[in-house]
Amino acid sequence: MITLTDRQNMILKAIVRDYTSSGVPVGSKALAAQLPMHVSSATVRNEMAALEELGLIAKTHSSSGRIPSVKGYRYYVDHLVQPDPIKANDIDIIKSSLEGQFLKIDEIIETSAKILSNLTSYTAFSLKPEHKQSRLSGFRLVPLGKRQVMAVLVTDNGDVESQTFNITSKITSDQLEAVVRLINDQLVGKPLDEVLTALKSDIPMQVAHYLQQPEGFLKIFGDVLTKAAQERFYVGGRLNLLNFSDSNDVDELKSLYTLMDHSDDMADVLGQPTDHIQVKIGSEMTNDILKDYSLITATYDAGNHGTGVIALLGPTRMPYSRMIGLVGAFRQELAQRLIDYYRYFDQ
Amino acid sequence: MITLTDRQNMILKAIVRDYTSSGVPVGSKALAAQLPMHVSSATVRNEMAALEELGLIAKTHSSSGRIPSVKGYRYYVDHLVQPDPIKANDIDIIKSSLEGQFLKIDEIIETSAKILSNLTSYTAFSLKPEHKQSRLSGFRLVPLGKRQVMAVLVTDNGDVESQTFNITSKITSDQLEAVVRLINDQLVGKPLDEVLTALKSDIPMQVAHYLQQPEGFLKIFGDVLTKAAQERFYVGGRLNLLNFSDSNDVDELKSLYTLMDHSDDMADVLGQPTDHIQVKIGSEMTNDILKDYSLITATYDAGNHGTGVIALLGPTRMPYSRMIGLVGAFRQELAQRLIDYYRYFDQ
DNA sequence: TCTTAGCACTTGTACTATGGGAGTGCTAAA
DNA sequence: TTTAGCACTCCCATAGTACAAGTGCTAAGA
Repeated sequence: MITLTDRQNMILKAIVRDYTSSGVPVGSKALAAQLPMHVSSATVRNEMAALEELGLIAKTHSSSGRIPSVKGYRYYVDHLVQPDPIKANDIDIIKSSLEGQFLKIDEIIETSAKILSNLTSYTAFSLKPEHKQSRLSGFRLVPLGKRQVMAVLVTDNGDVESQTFNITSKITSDQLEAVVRLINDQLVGKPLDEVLTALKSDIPMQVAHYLQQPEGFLKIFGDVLTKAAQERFYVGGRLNLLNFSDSNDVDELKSLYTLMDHSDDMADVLGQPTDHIQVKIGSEMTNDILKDYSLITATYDAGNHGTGVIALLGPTRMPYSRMIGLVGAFRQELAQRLIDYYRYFDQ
Repeated sequence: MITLTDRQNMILKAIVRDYTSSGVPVGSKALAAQLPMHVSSATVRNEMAALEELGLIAKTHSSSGRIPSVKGYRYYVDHLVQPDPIKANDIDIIKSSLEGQFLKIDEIIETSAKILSNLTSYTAFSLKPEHKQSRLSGFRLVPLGKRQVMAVLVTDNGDVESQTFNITSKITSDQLEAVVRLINDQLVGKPLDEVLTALKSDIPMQVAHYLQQPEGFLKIFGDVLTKAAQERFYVGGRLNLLNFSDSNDVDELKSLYTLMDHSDDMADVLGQPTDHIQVKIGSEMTNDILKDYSLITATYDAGNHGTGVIALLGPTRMPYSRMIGLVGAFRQELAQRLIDYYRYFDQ
């Protein structure tokens, strides 16, 4: 546990603030000038040497000013940062963007990722509130034409997943209906993961009663099921990455985009949501590609509909106070909006 | 109409070939060495001066080698290029990637964009075969839960468009059924654009018979309808743009990505498909953002299911002979694959 | 008339000084 | 403990230089 003197705290704080806003290493003279008390640059230099000794700041070359290290940012975020109060203007933008008459919850979630990325010029993620376990509440097959059928799966969360497919003539609609009935009788009400395991054990045998070659059908049911079981999230401001990434390495950019499109990997990155606003800095993230980026994650409580997550990906060198303030305010607005949404459509 | 001597043709061809493969302006000496007949560099210089006079090639600075101008590429593509015979290896890749047992035509189309972009390292577009006019062949409302309904629209093309929405309790399912029947009776079989106009004129009045406030319902129907009427296409290798764009201007890249995501604008860019393989070079495209890029467009005939389009976007400085050869071969394979697909699922 | 050797000239690129600015660590005095 | 002073380091922008690649032009040769 690192303990710093008040002055050292002030200096570290000033270095982070300066560096995140200017991008230029901070020197002792400029620093001395902006500290509230009177100190000479030499004194500041001594303090900086101490902070460097502790690994909180670093030099880019032997005679450069200092920049915060990951450890320094961590200390700053844990002990020094004060979230900026959000601008009235920003609150207005959030409120008005969210207030429309959305028909689906996914639209709200998608919009939220967009607003957050617009406000910050970074990349935002939004995950809708979810019970730990959503349950299968219905499975339908809707005939669309001679050969086309749409499979629809509904969860008690209100999630709907659908997929159309072509059937071979070998299956009659009576047979299909029997199978659908079987599934609805046996599986409705069960959590999706149990449904998935059932799909691999008992079900095939029972289905084989009705169908000659149940593989095709089971595959479709399985597809729709896994789609529904996947945690999916919306990404806003993908292209902003081009702005805030100072890497000119195309391959690195490609890896990042690939990462963002893989919901599994991204779920790893977001990690276990906690109650608080959480900041992960550079190499603190498991994924190596993200070493020059930071992620601010916030969960919000949507009443009895579980908790949702919003996250913000930006450069390690980001103005944390502003961003944390913004994410904090945003999370509240979004939670409120969703509670309203559910109240309206629930009962 | 420009007419060149044989030797000038050879020189222009060599310049394009050299420049597209090396990216370096081509000088007279290197050029003289690779021409089939014996000529001195001075002679080549004289010819180059003539070609420059005609606006077919240009210098990057007063004493540099020459690069082709847009006009020069145009002349090359129109008169000189010989499509490369496709490599056996590439044909194998195409065939094996397309041969899987696809359940939906969209999967084939999507895959095709991916393969083409992989083979070329450029960005590929794929548009599925379509009748000029697809017709509404069915409209369904599938109740999913207490308040959720899924609207499904099918065209005679086999396109399926669906959307879920929440209903207010004011509408009873009887009312909805009546409306659905009305739509199916009156509109099925009509081309989508007629359905769209009907939606704005007669229909609202008739629907008002059954529903107190028809706006919500009509909006949903309209939404699903416009989604189905939109020409949609798949894009493969979006990220390749980062490789082949030599622009470091982030805003320009953003504009390009925004363009690709706007199907309307992109339809403009693709333009009217013709029978042939069509090459649009740099400023020949209406869109200013594309001035440093070229687009190879090819239509293919999927029997009586209309014609589809594939397109390839790369740098103006692309190896046209290879790309044209590749697109040509690809188009044939894809057409064949789709004809097979339709044969299997049609009757 | 066409081709070509020769030559002066232009430009981009890579490399090398050069000086100034910003910043540091250290020392010694207050 | 603080601070003025100073030597030192490193980055960066600028200018100069040499060189390679290429050009246009001229004049002689086929």
